Amino acid sequence: MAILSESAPLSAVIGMQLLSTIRQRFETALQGWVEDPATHAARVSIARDRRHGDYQANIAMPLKNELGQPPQQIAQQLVDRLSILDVCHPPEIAGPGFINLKLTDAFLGDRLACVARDERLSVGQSASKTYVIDYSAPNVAKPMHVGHIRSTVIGDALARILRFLGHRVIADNHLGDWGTQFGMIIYGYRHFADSAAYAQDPVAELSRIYRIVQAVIGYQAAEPKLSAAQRRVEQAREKLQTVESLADDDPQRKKKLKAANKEVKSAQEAERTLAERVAAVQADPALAGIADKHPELEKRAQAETVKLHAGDPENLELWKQFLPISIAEIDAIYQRLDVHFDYTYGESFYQPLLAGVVERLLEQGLAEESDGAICVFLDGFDAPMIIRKRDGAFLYATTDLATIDYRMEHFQPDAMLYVVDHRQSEHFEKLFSAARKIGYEDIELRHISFGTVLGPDGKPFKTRSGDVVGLGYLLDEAVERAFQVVCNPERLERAGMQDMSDQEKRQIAVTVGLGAIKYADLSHNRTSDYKFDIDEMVQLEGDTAAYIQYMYARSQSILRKSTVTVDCQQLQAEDVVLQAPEERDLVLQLIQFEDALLQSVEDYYPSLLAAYLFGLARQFATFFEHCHVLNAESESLQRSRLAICHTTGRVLRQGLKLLGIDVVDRM
RNA sequence: GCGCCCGUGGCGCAACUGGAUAGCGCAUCGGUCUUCGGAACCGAGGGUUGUAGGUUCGAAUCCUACCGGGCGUGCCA
Repeated sequence: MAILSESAPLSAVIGMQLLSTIRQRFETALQGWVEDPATHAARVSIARDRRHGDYQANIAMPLKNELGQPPQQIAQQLVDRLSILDVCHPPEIAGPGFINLKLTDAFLGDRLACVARDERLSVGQSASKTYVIDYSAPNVAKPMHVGHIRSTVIGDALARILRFLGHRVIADNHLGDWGTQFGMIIYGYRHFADSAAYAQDPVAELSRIYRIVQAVIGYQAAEPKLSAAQRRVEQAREKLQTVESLADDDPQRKKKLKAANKEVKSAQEAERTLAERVAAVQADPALAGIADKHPELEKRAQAETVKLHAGDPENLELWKQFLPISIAEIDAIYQRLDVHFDYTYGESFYQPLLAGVVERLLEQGLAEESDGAICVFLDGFDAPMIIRKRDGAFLYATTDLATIDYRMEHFQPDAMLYVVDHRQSEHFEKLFSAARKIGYEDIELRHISFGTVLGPDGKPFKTRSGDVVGLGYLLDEAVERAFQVVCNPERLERAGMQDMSDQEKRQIAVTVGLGAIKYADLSHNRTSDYKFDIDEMVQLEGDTAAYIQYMYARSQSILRKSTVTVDCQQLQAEDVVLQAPEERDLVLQLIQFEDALLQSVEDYYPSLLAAYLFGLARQFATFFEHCHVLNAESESLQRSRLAICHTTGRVLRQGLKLLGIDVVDRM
């Protein structure tokens, strides 16, 4: 944090971290008086209710026991010790001992001028940790789907924010490029590739092959199980009936009923899945023919994978041929999403290192044999982490350990973030525990987990036919809906934008459509599941990217129409006129931009930045509704409002940029 | 069975990690324009925070039990 000397005007300080500055003042006041000043000073926060001022300090109440005084008295003494009048009005004490702070207009003007003058909006970049962020990580040769959105977009946003704050960020895409899907494609390619189609569009042909193999394997696995599954449903239903007929006073009745209901539900679910797989192939004569001619396709495909992993030259050759094709397809998606990586070291990259990892752990006595497998036993876990299977093959966990070794050696990171869905939380707990055991103790290892993307029915997002929906298709869809919403002729005419070229409309639709998808994801608390509702996310109303982008466009529209130009680089505190409460509220939010960024990376929640930006956009709407800019009563007021408008636009644009979302000057 | 996560107005989500009268967005209803773009703004209704206890000055948040849901659970990733 920047050092504040008494003599230096605060306006000279870039990256002052407002909240942290206020806390610092409290910490100083608490020094030598209470046990742990820093902890107590941390209880200063932005006021939850604006009637209580701008910031509140809930420090006095918890100190009641330590100091043995009534909280109100403590609050009074704390205020007496506090040196903060250059920032806010004399603090007020309320209720049981809350201390409420209201920033002075002079201070607000000062800070706004600082934000307006600085090309980085007064966000400091003194942070200097090295982060490795592991995100996106799709499986090569399988189509990307909604599930990949979250990791990709959250990881990208974190990388952008951390970088902006000055950290060194290594964005690493840990591709699944060595998995069983290659055996499937290799087998499929040999037996039912259409060579003409492959020559013309290899990407499409490979994904066609993959889908065929997947469907047939699914069918062959499901078909023999179907009748058993049907029986299970019947049995579950019978069981339920039996339980239902139990006497009402049976103490176990409720419990049994619940279990029976659950069983019926899960049996039905399982039966439906199997039936769908069977129907998919039976309904398609071509697929049915393949299923007939290639019995036990899964085993055959697996055999190809084993050959590949064993270094079979032909399969290796095919793998080398297919890999760039699949990666090109994935890259096309990243291109559209404007997501970029520093490294794409897939699983295959670490293959040569795996045997060494296992050997070393055995030598160090950290791993041992159990049931033929090599395991690392960890405190607090029933099941061990298996790093080599009985058949000698390595696992995900092995690769992850090798990856940690590699990253530690080559990047010396202070932190490693894994942006991976919550179902793998136990895997990461084990992995991190093992890493510490190995000796990586000084590094922050974090699983940035996230919830599931659900369809409108509240179940994991699928099409009606049960297929996962391709990501490329979803992006197209979002752009198309955005076009309909934003570029419909009626709306354009009302807004006086009939002159808009097709190219510009297209540009707007892309910006709004992709922004909508990213924002919908980022604005939700990452640990929750969320519903993927494309119609809702492209709306201009509500908590959407389009609303924020729209408010940005409105700010630019005002600036365009102004005949007066204000040079914000020369803006001084005295130039900022805070006449209406709406002006003051907006300025207060503007100077909190840096704090919003810091807060969003504290526990890696991009949703906090999204919430800040939405709040800012709303406040801007309120501002320009109540405070006319171009017809302001005086020129000084107009210049002040233009500067506020200009700065708001910049903060919105920069903030969205850090979420990976673009803006347009009109829409 | 065991482990982890989650239950907040009709719907979707917040609540700065124990603070003040639980906020916001959809949806509903009612207002505001001859001025910067009305897909805007202002306002209203709607809640015993799953249930029952407990901890303390103070609980959506912490503890216990129960109800309901999701996920994981020794050789997939």
